Amino acid sequence: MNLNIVAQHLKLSESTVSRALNDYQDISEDTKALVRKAASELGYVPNPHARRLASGKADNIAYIMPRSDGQFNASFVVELMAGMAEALNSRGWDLSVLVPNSAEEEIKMFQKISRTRYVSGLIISRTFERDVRFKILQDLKIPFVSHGRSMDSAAAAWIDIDNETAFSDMTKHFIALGHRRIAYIGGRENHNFSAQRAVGWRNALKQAGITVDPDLHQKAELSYAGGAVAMQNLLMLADPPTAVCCISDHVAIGATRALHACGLVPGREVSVIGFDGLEIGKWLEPPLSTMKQPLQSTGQQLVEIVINMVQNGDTPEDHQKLYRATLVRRGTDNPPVSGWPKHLSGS
Amino acid sequence: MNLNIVAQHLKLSESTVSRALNDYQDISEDTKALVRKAASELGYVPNPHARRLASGKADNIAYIMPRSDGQFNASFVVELMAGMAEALNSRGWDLSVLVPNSAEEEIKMFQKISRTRYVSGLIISRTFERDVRFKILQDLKIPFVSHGRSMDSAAAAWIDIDNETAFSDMTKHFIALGHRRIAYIGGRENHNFSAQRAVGWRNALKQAGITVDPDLHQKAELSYAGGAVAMQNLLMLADPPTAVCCISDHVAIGATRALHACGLVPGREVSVIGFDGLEIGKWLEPPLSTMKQPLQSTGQQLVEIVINMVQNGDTPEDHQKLYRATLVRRGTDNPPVSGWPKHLSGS
DNA sequence: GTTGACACCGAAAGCGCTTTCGTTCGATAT
DNA sequence: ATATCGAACGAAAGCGCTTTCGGTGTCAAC
Repeated sequence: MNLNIVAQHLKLSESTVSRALNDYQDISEDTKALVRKAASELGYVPNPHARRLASGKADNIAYIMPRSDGQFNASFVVELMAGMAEALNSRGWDLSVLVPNSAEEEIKMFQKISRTRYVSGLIISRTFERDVRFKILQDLKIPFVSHGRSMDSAAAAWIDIDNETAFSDMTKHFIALGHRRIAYIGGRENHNFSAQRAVGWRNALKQAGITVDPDLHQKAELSYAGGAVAMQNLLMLADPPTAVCCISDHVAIGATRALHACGLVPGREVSVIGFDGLEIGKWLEPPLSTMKQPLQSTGQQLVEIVINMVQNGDTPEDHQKLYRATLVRRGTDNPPVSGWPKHLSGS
Repeated sequence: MNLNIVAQHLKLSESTVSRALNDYQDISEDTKALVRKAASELGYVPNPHARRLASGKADNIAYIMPRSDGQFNASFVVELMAGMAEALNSRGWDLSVLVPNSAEEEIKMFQKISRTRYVSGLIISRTFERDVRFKILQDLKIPFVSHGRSMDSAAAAWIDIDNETAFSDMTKHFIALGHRRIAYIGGRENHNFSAQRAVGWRNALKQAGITVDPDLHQKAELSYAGGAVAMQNLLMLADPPTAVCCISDHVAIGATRALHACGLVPGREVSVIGFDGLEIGKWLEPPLSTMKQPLQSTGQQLVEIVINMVQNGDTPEDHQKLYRATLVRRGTDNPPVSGWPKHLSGS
């Protein structure tokens, strides 16, 4: 079942059928209707490979999936991909998944794409503060959008959440509750979001006239274990914090585990707020407070941006969107209690 | 940079270069070496679309990703996909992701694939007890492997865990600890794994001479909330259980939340064991006991099976693998305590 | 010297589609 | 009547590769 058969069946030429199906201007509406009818009756579906070879357009986009190293949030990735696949499918495009094992391999993949153009657009994520990928992709002239900014993303398309404001909000919230010793557990890596979140925390403290204690800035691995270790470090300080801003819900969960291990209750002696708005947080004891980012439609939006760049040649800079995260109070953010830290209390 | 250029550069014909690169027998080793060298120096990468059109082989496989409906375990999916992508990438194949919105849409996708053959193999998951997809895919002659069995999968390739044995083991473990009132929280849907797990639970009870109380078989939504509701139901029974087998870690976490809400401690008044071996379980208070399935390499294996079927025409029935889950005791499985249930105790 | 076998390579047809260009035809203007 | 023009379609050339088939040259065998 190919173009040729449809054409014979209609007693038309292949080219006419092709143009009719692709809605060209020089085909009359009558024949277009005829062709479309016949095509659907015969169950004709164009061969994507032939179409792509002939047109030079790949009509698919690739998503660079972050490696499963515990450094990221799986449900987040799945949500995102579902959104992408849906948006693409409605346009007849495909979603390919690339999982590079290293930064070098990732770049090799880019080069291969640039050579063969077997992918028309790219979606990257997990950006670094300084991220060479932006320049590389621009040089290779591969249309792409990034989920997350970078210092190198000025001329690129991206969608991101306002990390700085989010952590500024989080910190201010703690201050409003009466906390003064407010820690931040961030990432050890030079991921961009990690740096931005630290800035938000620091600025909020400064604005409130609280001096920033470097001991309260913990750099952890972005995992449960990392959060636990960081919290242990904080608890061993001479003057431990009463509130902790965590870079992710995973880290926050690890941190609360460390609190439990010391006989402390999250949200009582030490308040904790995470980030991501993971569903799991609701089901913890006590339920984890968090900041939620609007990600329902992010996947779709990323796809639409890339498609616009591929098809209409949109300028990347015109597609930069910043979303704001919102606080979800669930149980681990409360005013400080008396009797903690112990050595400072009367007991 | 295409075959033609490489050929001119070597003063050879396109066909010779092509066959040299594809390791045909009728090309001398010398010229093969020459061609390979030139190709890599020139940075030649064959155009996948042209190759696929000419050869009629798609050299890619598609994974039907379950919809993000809270009914599945996202980190599991990501692990799986990472494994698939890696195995495929090492062979130069691609991974496409399909996310159908409904069963009907899924079948339409199958039909489209069968028409255009733009995908050479398929991986499906989330199988139902009775699952029409097996017959449909067989009729359409699309090579595929399923992650999970079905009553209709006798002639298909699949990888699965031995759900029945796992839940039998879990139940026996509770019995060995001294429990007699052992509940099972399973799925409401007719997913195959749900039914199998119920059978394992029931058989273990029967073998131990314990009569199966239908009240102790809860059918829940496979989510945190579903687990919570099911546990509430169990606690409201005149004779509540002292141990609960949960179909998934997510359900188990919801169930422990319900226990906390009633002032009970998981693993004290009521023991709980989940299933999946999720990392998160380690970081709960108390840490969640679970059954772990070996999924590290499952993605790779799925891919290898499909590739073997596509390339070598392997018989699907020859690729059926059953894995055994292992118990991971972490903290919520303990002997029953006196004083519970309250109305049966002396207090 | 002719035949056969074998190793190696080139010519050429095609995979199924897109797209440019040219052609036909009726309608309108001259 | 001829020229002009636009609308609607067909012819044909590719896109970059694979693969069949045929051809050349060499060497051993009869």
